[in-house]
Amino acid sequence: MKPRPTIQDVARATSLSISTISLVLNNKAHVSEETRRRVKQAIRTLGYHPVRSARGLASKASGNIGFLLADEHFSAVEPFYTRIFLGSEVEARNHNYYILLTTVPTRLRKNESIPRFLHEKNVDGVIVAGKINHKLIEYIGKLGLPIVLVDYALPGKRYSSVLIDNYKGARVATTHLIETGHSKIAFIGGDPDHPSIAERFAGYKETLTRYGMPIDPSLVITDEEDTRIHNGYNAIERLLNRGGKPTALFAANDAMAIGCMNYLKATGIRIPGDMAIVGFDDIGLSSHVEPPLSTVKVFTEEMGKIAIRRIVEMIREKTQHVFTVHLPVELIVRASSASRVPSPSKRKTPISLTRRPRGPAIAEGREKNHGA
Amino acid sequence: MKPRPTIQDVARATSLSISTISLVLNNKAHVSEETRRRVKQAIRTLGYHPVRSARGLASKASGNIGFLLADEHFSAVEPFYTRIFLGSEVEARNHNYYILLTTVPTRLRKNESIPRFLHEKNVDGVIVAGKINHKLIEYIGKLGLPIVLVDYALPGKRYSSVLIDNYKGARVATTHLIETGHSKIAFIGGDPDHPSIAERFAGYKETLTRYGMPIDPSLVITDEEDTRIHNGYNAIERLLNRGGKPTALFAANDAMAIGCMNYLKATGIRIPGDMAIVGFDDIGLSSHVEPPLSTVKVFTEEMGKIAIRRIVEMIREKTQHVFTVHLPVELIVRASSASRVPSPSKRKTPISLTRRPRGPAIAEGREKNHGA
DNA sequence: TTTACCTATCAAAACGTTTCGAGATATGTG
DNA sequence: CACATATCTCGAAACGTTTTGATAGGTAAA
Repeated sequence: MKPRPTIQDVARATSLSISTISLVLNNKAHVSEETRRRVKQAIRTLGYHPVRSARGLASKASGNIGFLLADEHFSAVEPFYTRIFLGSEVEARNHNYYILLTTVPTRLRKNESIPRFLHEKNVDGVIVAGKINHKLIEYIGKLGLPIVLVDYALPGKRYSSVLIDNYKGARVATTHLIETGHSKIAFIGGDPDHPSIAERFAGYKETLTRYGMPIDPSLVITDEEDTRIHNGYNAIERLLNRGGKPTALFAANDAMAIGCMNYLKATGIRIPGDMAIVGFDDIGLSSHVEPPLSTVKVFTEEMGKIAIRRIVEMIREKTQHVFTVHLPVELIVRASSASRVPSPSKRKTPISLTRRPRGPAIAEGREKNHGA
Repeated sequence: MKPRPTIQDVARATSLSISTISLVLNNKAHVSEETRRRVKQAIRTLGYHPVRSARGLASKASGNIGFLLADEHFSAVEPFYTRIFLGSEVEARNHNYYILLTTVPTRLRKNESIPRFLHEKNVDGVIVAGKINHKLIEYIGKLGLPIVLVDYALPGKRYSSVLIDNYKGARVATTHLIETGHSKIAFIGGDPDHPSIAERFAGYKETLTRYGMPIDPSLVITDEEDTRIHNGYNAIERLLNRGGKPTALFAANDAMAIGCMNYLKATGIRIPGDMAIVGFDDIGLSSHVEPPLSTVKVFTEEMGKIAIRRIVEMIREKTQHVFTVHLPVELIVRASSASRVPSPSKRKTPISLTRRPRGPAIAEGREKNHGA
């Protein structure tokens, strides 16, 4: 079996020097069109492909992007972060990068569990999805690697983030419930330390206030440990047992909303007749539960793509701009929140509340640059 | 900022040669304990980490494993292959490998879409999950890279595979339906080209025959294009419209089973009263639909782990053993198949059919070696 | 005509490891 | 005691690129 061709072989075949081949390979200037053509031709006929390790060693760039994910997120039933990852993977390939995904324990132990690739110079930048130990993020920062956080932000604007417009999503969801005739609207939350959850709660409160409605603490649960299905179940059980009497319910995410539905169905409370429900995220499951769950759709793949575009920019330009992108969201009305009283005269049906994405609006999300 | 230490620095610090440091780094023999200790100490105090690219260039091993997944699988609602990947990722880390995941178009176009890492010598082996174009698999084989297929096998035993024991799973599921009093049991399938689906169908038929029951073509659908939710919906609709009158239904996977449930609920057919249902896979969704779906559980993470162990073996030993592993499965009885008639005297409840995994039984799956 | 500055190419020096063969010392054998 | 063998260590040669600085030739400006 013939050994694979090296850049040497291409040089010989074209009677050019190695350097020139390299210039063509990297699309650098100062190469005549004629030469470029000849080199490309030779590369094709020889079936030459540069070896990644060699490039990496010489150029001090690995061609990889690290993707960090808390293990509990990845193993959750809902493939929320998985979809973000998927978007990243596709976009990374477009930019000729590969992704090294690794999960990290939510509670970071010794230095032992720090991903190897950070030390081995095996990634050129890192994407961190979801809530991860601050220490670790700062550690990566100190290593001098570009970082982009997805669906998470540290206080102090020191790291770039791709975020969901949680605030607006919560407002749209709450408004929808109010406009379909509800006045006693519960909020079910969890992991109050997570900025996203806090923002959704804030949006809920702000909307009630704007409509002149009180914020009734007996209708609010925000202290569940995390936001998984069983916590939704527990939360609504506690809320009802202590005497809360909501007619509608806004859950911090779909998983909790579905947990709530499970409890309500088990106790004979009808949805949406006795209780209208709106969730957040639009995970795949939501359209397949009974009744289908109204929710605020998050464009997860898009988040992954944007994160990649940003980190590639940071890597290429070696500039450490800190930016924040907020992705727009979209209310999706399904059966779990069908209107309770006839809608007000002007509006035909609550479904008109749906905010259609405006073409490529996704990529336009409001975006800010802070400092340089 | 200080430049990161290289192997040179460690050599200087210990007054040893670079070669000796390398020997320690790779846990090779012929190094005295004393020396080994000193070197490790120096490495720690200097904070030295070998650079991946340099190792790769010198040793001709990238330290990466490629993970190939058909795009349609990865973007499916159910995170079936995602869980396989998760298992792989964890196990790969244990063996000091990283995984480069990439999706490939189900229908492979030009050479264009062949994953770059195959040519760039950037992976030491490849795991292929699910059904992927034969040509591509063979192409990888020709490149001389070790391959392990997961949940897929090519005819001819030329590639190693980690498989689900579909045949047994289907038999257990069908038996469960028969023993709870059903005699008209439908089979809903899709993508008949996929070996897994074919095996499940075979297990279904075999069981009916064993019980002396006819295989009624009017109760069988196997020609849906793939196995996603909406195909289950379409399939059962077709089956019922053309006059099939089953009292129970075995679907080739949970996604299709759930599609069936959606159709049945929409048309007022009660589950399990009018129709008992059993699926296959035990995806996360299954325990959260109403009623919860009986199914045959597949240990997905475990499959990923086994695949990694095998490919690491192949890489290390450079031997090209072809092997096949069949992972055991487990029947999980939930409300969608509660028994229809009182169970036979001896058996208290159909739940006793559940096959508990026997401790670490997972790793014991029947395993065969073919040739060397 | 000189000066200055482009363009296209090249030779050689990195990049940080692993590996190979050899040397030096210690250990065992007849 | 001589010789073979085993253990430990080392110098030097890969590995296949990118990058840097130099050179030769050409063109435009002074």
